[in-house]
Amino acid sequence: MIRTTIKEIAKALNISVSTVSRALRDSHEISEETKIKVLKYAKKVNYTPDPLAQALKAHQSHSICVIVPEIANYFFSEVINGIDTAAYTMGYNVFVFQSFEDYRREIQSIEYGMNRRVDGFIISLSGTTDNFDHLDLLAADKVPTVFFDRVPVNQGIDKVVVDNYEGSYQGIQYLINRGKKRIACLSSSMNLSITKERLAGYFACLKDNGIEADDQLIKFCGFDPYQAVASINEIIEFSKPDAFFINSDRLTLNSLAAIREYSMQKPLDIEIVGFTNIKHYNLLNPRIVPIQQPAWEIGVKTVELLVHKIEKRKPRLEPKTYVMKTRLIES
Amino acid sequence: MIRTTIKEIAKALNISVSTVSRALRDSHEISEETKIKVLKYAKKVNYTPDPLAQALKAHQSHSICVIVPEIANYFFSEVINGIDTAAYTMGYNVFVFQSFEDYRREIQSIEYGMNRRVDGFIISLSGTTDNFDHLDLLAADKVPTVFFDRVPVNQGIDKVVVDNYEGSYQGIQYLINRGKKRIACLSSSMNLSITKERLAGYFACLKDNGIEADDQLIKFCGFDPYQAVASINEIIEFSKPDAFFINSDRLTLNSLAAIREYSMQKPLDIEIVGFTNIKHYNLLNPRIVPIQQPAWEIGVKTVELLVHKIEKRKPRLEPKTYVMKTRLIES
DNA sequence: TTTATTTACGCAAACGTTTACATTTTGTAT
DNA sequence: ATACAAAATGTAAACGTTTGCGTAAATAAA
Repeated sequence: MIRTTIKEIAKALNISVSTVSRALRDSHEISEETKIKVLKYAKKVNYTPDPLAQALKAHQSHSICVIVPEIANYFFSEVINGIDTAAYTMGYNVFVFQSFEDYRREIQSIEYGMNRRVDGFIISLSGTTDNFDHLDLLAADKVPTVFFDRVPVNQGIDKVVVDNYEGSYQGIQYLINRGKKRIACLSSSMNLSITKERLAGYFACLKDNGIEADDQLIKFCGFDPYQAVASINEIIEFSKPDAFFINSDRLTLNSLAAIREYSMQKPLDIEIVGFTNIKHYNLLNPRIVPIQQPAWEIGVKTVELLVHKIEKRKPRLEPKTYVMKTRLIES
Repeated sequence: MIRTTIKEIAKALNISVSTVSRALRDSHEISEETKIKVLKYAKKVNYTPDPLAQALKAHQSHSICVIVPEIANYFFSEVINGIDTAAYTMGYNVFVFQSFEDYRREIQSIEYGMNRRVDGFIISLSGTTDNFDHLDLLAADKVPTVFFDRVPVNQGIDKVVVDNYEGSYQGIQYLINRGKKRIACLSSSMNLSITKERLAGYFACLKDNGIEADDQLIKFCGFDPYQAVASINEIIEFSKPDAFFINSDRLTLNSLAAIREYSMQKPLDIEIVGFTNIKHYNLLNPRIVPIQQPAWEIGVKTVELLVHKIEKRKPRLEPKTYVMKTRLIES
């Protein structure tokens, strides 16, 4: 794989490398004549600048690092799609690292990205991350960073999120409107911002409708499918729910499986609302009313914000939280 | 984000940069004493080598380029997971590009990767790719490349695939064993290797069971959901199928939706077997017997092969096709 | 002691760019 | 013609590494 360099172009045309470089970058101090000559030859030999050399010189690698809990996930894969698409058009390349919901892997990934000299980070926190020191390091080192979905509480950073409170509220209201009164609530890790916000929406909506929250109906399980099964069974057995509200993408699908399993034995009259970005929600049984996030758009937005920060465009924006809307799909 | 360089270490310890460099790489021509001194200081200032400078020097970027039709896909996201994981442990970073089933985007992605100076490519072809000249370019330029899943016919390249023929055969046999005789077959693009192989398995199994294939039962639709709906409806209306065999991941889910839709009107007694890597197949309605690919393992294998080629380890392997097994899951 | 060998390190070039500064060429005003 | 500004190009250093080669000091052999 032999690639042409500026040096070779210079030699071939019998001019200096700096002239070639300037001609290629359309500098005003190069004559039209020379520019044309250089451009023509460069095209002929299919010259493309070496991004490694440019990066070394400019201290800009034009690459960004995305850290997500996992790629093979309905929500995150769609976000990554958006990130990839936007980054591509903005001249950046994307490295994706997976934390696998592991705090230590998350730290490692950040270090790895730093060592790789990426220009910035897009991060969605792992479910086991309950300490934010590693993020402070990013901030202290002035590494451009944008968070999305699962974000740290800190205010001084850029975030792209959905209105989890509102989305959750709508979901509960939907169930209440359908006559449900004993709405069970399943959440994943309490470390996560999304969990807290969604839970808040749940409580608020119950309260606004004069329904008292029942601790028996509220459970936390991690990302382990078996925990979901256990929690579901326990709730059904002992707490007589007439609906489920489920708080996170993977958990939603896992819970569905548990509910399905249970209803094989005893038929259940239960409705389910849950956060999930699975595309084929309408094929699921038991049926579910999904609360979807605009995943692709979230991805695009994070990139726009990040590139803005990296390239220090004016106006220099204050750290800001971008809030998008969820979509509850009654089918 | 200020990073320490070898130069600074050299200055601080009052030795030359070459000595530092060699000490860091544990060269035999540096005294133990000096090595320890350098290593200790390097650790203290948290030195990590700049991969950009190294890449420039060594003509090795330690990054690879993955080109897939799309990321947000049950199969591909899992493959990418495997690729990412394996690449990570082998010291490589991964750029993912999406062709969006578009031949032109595929070419662009290859060019983009080349310009980025990646060390190699892992590619699964787009559904509209019916010309392989761009791949010959890769071969001619001696760019290490491994294909997976949707591979070119060419023999002189490395591929990782599943035994589509066998997987398909098993699926059909399963249906026949269940008493099915009129098995409809839906495929996506005929350009794809997987389509041809799976179709071959279909025909072979019918033949071996003394069932004559019926053209009326065989349809091709692209990746467009509407085409799937149209094809499904047509087949059901006019060709009296008692089962469906569906040939590709996305198509399977789209078809399921169509079948479900139809069966809302008129109940159908139909069984469905299809290639898909959706994790929650057991939650689907209508039910489906999935033929799954070992997606994660495929990803890992492609990386192993690719890195082997990049690093030109001995023995220099001949281009080879790695065939893995599919898994038919009767639930 | 002298000479040869080994050990440990430094010098400088190279990878492919970009860019401040110096230099030459051309054009303009006197 | 001379002086001078403007335009076009060249020189060289720099980004952070790695590495061939040279060399001084330390050690071994004569």
